[in-house]
Amino acid sequence: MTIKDVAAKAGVSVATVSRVMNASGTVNPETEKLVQSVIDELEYSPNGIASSLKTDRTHIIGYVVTDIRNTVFTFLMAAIQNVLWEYNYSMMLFSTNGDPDKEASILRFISMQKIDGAILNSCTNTQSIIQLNKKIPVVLTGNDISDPNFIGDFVDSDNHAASYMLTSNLLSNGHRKIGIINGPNNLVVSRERFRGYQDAMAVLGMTINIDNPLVYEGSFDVSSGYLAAKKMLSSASMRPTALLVTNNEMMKGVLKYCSEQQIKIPDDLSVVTIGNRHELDYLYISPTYMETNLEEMGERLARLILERIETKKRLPKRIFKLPAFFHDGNTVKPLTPIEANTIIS
Amino acid sequence: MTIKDVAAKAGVSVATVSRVMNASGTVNPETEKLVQSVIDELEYSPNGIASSLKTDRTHIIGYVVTDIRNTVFTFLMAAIQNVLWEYNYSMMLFSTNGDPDKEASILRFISMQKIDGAILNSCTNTQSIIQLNKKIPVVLTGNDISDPNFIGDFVDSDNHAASYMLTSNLLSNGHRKIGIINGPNNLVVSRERFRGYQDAMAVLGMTINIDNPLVYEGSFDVSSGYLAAKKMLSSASMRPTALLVTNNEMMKGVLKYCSEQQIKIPDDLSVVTIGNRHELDYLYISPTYMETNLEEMGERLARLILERIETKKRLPKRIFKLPAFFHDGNTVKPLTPIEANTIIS
DNA sequence: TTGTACGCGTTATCAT
DNA sequence: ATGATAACGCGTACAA
Repeated sequence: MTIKDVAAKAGVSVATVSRVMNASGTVNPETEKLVQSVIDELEYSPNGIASSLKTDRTHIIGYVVTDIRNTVFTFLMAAIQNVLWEYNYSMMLFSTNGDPDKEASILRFISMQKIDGAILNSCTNTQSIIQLNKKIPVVLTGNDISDPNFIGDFVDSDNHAASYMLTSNLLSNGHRKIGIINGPNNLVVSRERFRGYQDAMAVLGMTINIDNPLVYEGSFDVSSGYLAAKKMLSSASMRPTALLVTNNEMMKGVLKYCSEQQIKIPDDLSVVTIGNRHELDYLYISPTYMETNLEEMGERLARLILERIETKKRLPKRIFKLPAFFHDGNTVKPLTPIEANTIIS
Repeated sequence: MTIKDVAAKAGVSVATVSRVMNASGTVNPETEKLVQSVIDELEYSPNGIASSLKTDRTHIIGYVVTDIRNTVFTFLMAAIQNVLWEYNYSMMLFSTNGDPDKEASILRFISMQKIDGAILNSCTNTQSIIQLNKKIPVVLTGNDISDPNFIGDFVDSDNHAASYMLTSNLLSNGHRKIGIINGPNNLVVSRERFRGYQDAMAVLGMTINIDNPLVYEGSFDVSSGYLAAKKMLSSASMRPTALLVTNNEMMKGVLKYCSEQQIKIPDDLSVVTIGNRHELDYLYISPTYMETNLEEMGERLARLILERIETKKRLPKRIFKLPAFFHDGNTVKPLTPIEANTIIS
């Protein structure tokens, strides 16, 4: 069932059928009606592949993440999908599993599949990204690359502000021994969240470097949150009075450990986190957290990539930091002056 | 950078280059080496679109779900992806958001995109599925369709057995007033889970129909679990002593409600569920549950669709019910004979 | 307004 | 072993 069949049956040329299908060029209303009826009758649908070969457009964008099971990615993905669907684009999904080699081959694969554009979430292979970006528009989130050869956009929430604010909140509640359970340091998102924490601590004169025992580098997944908690909380006397856990997933792991070890929140430990409202509002506890608006981020990412695809211009790089919002919960215990003093000493 | 450029630079014909790229036909080792070097030098990568047009193969499979944010789908997706990647296939992802119209247009879209095959998760539009299946191989999960015109496979865990076993467990612990929070009745997965519960209750002479107040039809997501709990548990005197919650997501909603209302598990309420180990083992509580092995299911789905694609035969329909495994937790309180009697009366 | 014909980048058939 | 060439199904410049 091709365009030829339709043309033959309608007694017109393939050009006319094509014009009717794409509403392009001029076509007599009567012939249009005729052609349309044949199209309906034969249930003709054009071959997208052939059309792509001709127009050099697939109407597909690629979304690359490190692990599909991470809810941050899935919520982002859902938001992206909504926009894409609206504009008649569809999504091809790839997961690197955190493997740099796999990431490289995925990016290579994307460039030969003639996908129209790509959204890369937490990709780290700078050279591969630049290589891909030479052929198609690319926007980034989670990790940015500073190489001037990269001409694309970067979108993320204001991670520095988010952890700065949460850390300040803990400090103003009297906490001083504040730990951070963070993501991989090779991602901008992690480094920003660490810096926010670091800067807030510095205000009270505390200098915390990356090798401080209060700092844990996890991998943004549930099990690393669990392991981090195990490491940092096992000794009741040494442990921090508060923890900044920098994403949803690791937060679940921390809560699991606390529950197993009968560590009461907030009585024995205060906890704050950064994440997604839809996840955090359904925990058994109401955490104090900074909300990253994943709907907005996903929508922004999708609109940016579509803009770059449609206006074929190589627009200069743009960077967006979306605001995060404070949610007050009941996971922070204000320390009395005595407690605070004890701990400071 | 096309195959022509490579041919020209290597001083051979496009046919030879094609043979080298695809390791097809015969080619002199020396010319092969030469051609390969030119390919490397020019960093030539073939145009997948053109190749698809010729071979009628895209090496893409479509995965359709109702809501990407549901972890059941994401875990399944991850498993499917692993297999696809191994066989050099990639995945296009679609989300119906539970909208029948959107489902129909997605399935239509898939058939014109010349995707090689489709995995449909909880799709309900029988006619659209059959229509799609006329053109490409299709395998189903979550919801099956009984129409003989559908020639594909169905894979799911043994849902009847899972809820039968959990209900029996509650019964043998003395519970009688057992509620079920279930998914949409238009899905086979929900109906099977309900039947398992129903059959187990029937063993003790209790006939429970779908309109019984002990039965709640939710939508397999967190908020419907929350709402269900709210409805079923609000009156302390009337409420069931135990609940069978038929998936992960709704379980989170139930736990949230219980936590808010200070309903202690298992003291005030026993709870059992069906779901994914990776999720359930990281709750703050250790639930008694039946594990559905999503890795195995996903892998099976992927292999089945690939099999149907590669052996172009229209194999007869096959149905797979994968076993679920019992995990004993601490969310079921054994009722003393007195308590049990009180409740029965 | 409509039709003819070429080309998109491959693969595959058939000669050589 | 290799090369010339015809498809694959569509869009579109150009001609009519």
